[in-house]
Amino acid sequence: MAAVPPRLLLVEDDDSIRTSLRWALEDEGYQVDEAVSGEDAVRQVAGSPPDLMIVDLMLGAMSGFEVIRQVRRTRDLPIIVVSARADTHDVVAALEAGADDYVTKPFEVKEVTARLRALRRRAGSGAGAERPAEVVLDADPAAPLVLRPDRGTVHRGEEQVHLTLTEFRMLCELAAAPGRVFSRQALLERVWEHGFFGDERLVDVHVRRLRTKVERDPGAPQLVVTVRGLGYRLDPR
Amino acid sequence: MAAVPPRLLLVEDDDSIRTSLRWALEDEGYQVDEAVSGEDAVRQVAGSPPDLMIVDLMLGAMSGFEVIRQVRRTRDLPIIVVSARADTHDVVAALEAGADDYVTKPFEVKEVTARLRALRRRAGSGAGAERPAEVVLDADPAAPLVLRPDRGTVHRGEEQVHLTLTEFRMLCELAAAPGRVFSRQALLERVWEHGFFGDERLVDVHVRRLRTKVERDPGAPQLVVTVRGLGYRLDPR
DNA sequence: CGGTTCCTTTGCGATCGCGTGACGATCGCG
DNA sequence: CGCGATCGTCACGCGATCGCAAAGGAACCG
Repeated sequence: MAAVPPRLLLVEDDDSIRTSLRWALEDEGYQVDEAVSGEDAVRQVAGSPPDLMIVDLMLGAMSGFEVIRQVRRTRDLPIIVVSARADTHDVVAALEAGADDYVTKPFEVKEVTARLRALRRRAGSGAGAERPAEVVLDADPAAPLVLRPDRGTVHRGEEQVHLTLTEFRMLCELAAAPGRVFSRQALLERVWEHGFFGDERLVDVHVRRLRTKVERDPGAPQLVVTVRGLGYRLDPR
Repeated sequence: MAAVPPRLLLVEDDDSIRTSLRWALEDEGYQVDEAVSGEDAVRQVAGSPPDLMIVDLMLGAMSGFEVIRQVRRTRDLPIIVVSARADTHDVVAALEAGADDYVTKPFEVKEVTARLRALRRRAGSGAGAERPAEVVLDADPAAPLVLRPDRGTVHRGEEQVHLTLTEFRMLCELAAAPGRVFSRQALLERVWEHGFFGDERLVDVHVRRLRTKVERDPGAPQLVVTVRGLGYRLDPR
């Protein structure tokens, strides 16, 4: 799944359902927090908002509808409702309140996790934070250096910096994990499709060409840094 | 709702269900297109992609699953499945194939429309599906270049610019994400229905033809820009 | 301080990617 | 049937880009 597991808040007062759901969800790679009442849920969301929620409609004092409305006032996270009532009015009301999906009990856990995945796919691809369209490599206030992977461009301030394909790919690769050292071998495998079976020194040449275009002072590289004996590393500023 | 009503493609082979759904959906403000088979649906999506889809799983030759997969290869629009089968395996399979929601027959129309709204809220807030009636590709004050996707026209000032179907589709695709690089492969999949299995260089030829009609100076293209090694990109001005 | 290893820089020929123009096949329409 | 419009394919040519090799430097080590 992700490097850092998504946090899911499970709002359910029935102990046995809560527990079985929790197990399945943890199997799916979620980090599960629990809430046993509406008030509890709202409090937890305010304190440390999760990435997703599963809400039972049948709660004590505060209804599930109210929980959803409260959460929606401040957060846009995916919410799935589970409920014993299959009545259309409840479904409509829950969705109107701001829920994203509605599952009736008894439900199979498999279905809930599948719906969660579908919802995450949809919510994540949109406004979400998946992959930035823009990476700032050098925050020079006068002329920042900006990489836009999906546009195939690099800009120094207003000016577009022209990179060759290899240079561009290499920069993207390095920018994917800023600060981490990439061995020449790793770069050859990742930048050159279908791998490459030649001299590792080739990387050096391209690094150099990249530097002349991207560094403030190519004579003293600060952005694409050499790590002697290991490889190269990107140091954004 | 929106100024221009959202277009919904209803894929359902049962006449009575299709008709009743259509009425309800039109009441909700959707412009409804219909498809009675999987092939029909895929063709319509390729030709003029709708904003949303409702797909019945039980179709003739091509299953609903296959329809979803085909559509998902190129489009990110919200898809709701309706099906007579309530089996969890089907639900999971449909969601895995790329559907966003799954409703079992018999269903209340109210519930479907409520789920549509919830889905649109989620999908619309993100990267977004607004289809502008007009896209200004070149803001030349004397003779602006304007693309009207839903009318199938392009104008340079008062003059209409005549494009072939392929050229027009290609321009629309590029205009759907201005600034983003499209690989030749991506363009072949999106512009040519049923995909295309020939030489990628075909794209070049059509780009060239498009340029002669659309660029101020076809000798030095500024609008449809080549990104060497990657593909093409639209740079509106 | 000298040797060694590793990195930088440079120049050049081979190759690749793209633009261009031309051609034949096909389709729709009068 | 004949015609024009459109499409897919191809070969050519040019410039951009790449891979390589070899000659400097720079950093490390005893």
